[in-house]
Amino acid sequence: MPETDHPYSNHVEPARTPDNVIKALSIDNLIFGLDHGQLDVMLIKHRDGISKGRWGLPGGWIRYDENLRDAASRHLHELTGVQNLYLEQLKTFGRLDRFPSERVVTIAYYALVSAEDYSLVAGNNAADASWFSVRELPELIYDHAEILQYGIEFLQQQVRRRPIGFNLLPEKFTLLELQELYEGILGTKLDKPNFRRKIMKMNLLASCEEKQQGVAHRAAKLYRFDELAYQALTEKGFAFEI
Amino acid sequence: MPETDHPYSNHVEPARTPDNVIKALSIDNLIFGLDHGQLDVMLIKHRDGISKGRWGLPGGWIRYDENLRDAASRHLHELTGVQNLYLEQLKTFGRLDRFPSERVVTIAYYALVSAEDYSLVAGNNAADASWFSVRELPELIYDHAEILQYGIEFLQQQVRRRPIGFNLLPEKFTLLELQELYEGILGTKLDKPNFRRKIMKMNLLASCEEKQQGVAHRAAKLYRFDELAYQALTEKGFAFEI
DNA sequence: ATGCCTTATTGTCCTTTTGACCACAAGACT
DNA sequence: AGTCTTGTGGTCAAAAGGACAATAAGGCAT
Repeated sequence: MPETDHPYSNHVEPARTPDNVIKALSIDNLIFGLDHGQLDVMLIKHRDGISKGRWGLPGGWIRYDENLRDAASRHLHELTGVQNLYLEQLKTFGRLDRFPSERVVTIAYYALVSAEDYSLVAGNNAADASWFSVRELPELIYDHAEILQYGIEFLQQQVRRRPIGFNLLPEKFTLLELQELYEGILGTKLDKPNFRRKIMKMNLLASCEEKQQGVAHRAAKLYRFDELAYQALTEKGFAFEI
Repeated sequence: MPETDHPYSNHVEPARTPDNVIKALSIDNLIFGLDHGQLDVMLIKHRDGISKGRWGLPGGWIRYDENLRDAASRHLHELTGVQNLYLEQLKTFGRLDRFPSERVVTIAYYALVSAEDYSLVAGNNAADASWFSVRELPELIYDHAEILQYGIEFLQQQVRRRPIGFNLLPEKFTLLELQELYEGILGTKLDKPNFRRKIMKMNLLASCEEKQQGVAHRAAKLYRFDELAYQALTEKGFAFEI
């Protein structure tokens, strides 16, 4: 491509020669799961290569003709079977020395699932795939510990502002289940009556007109997340906040 | 590199062949400035190439041996002379069709400056460089309008949670100047006494024990941003919120 | 059936925060 | 002195937040 033809030719910099180009662009997925009130993250153990036997985030290369989120979804699907998730871009990591032997820039995506719903099966080339509590992590490859740390903090901020936690519950749930979910992610205790009031005032939950079954105490009402109400409120500049 | 040697070889996907690799990774900077209570953004007009005569965000290629933020800083510096800015990663944009003729993934960074402090000079290969009000923008190249829109919304959220607006003021400033800054960025009117109380309660401002000079009315006290107090509060999990 | 245990749900009270608005203070200028 | 403009402090009512008591519901053992 002649220099004068290139859209960026107005910038003061050396020509983009084959030697001066980053050829490795990857995805790393942070898949968080909540399991009995505990925040987990999915890791895979590498079977081959220089990282053999070590744990890392599930990810892989981005193809030339593939959108970024599609690449993230594809890797997630290939490695866990999970589809149609709330999958958001987290941040791009590109420190010079983050990867040995070559310059690799990686775009991190994150997702939230209910850990109990997914029993993991190691994919084609992984020796193992498993949930880990974010409080008891193995040593991770490259800068994955850094990415994960960033992701956890980001998640804790996001979960207070966007109703993303609802993905982790079955369609019908009780208010206490919702509260325990938040307590798990945030790592704090919340007051039951006050939490209940706060949530209800948002008008985001619709009653299922049903009750819990088979519990050894007073059964709680079941609710579901009201997608439409959420969208309506979002358009009015509504602020979800816990 | 033999496939089995590669750290990512455990993933189920086609080999990373030269044809299946993204070779174009760029930076685009969103440089916001506040000028008399109005939010501006810096744009450059391309002088050559397929975008000749059209406006776009200042950016450029990332070198193989350059950290991402360094690349952003370098372009910013080369194009505007500005250094040592609050420069943060915004998001990575990589839609397949965002760029003609080649797959280009771009990492957007943003910065905030005081527009009055920087009279722009078109760099080496730019036909022009200028501030534009975000309310009266020219047509932009590629997906830069989308990036800019995302950045404005992000900025409006961030400015309420992080004391980044202080960068836009001189070292010593009055509370009204600070308030007008926030009104400019947020596009709203704020109550003067209430704003004052809210800010003061945060203990982030230190009095300069000085007053304005040469104003035709009662002179206001001058304050400065107390960096140390801010860091102390941040470590305690403090929430800045306007 | 009765009492007991556990959790759900509602109620109350007090404190803090928010927002609207008033009033006075301090200069500068006529 | 009077007046204009902006700074600064005060008030007040409504809303939100947080602690905790009280009551309701339902299962279970006796």
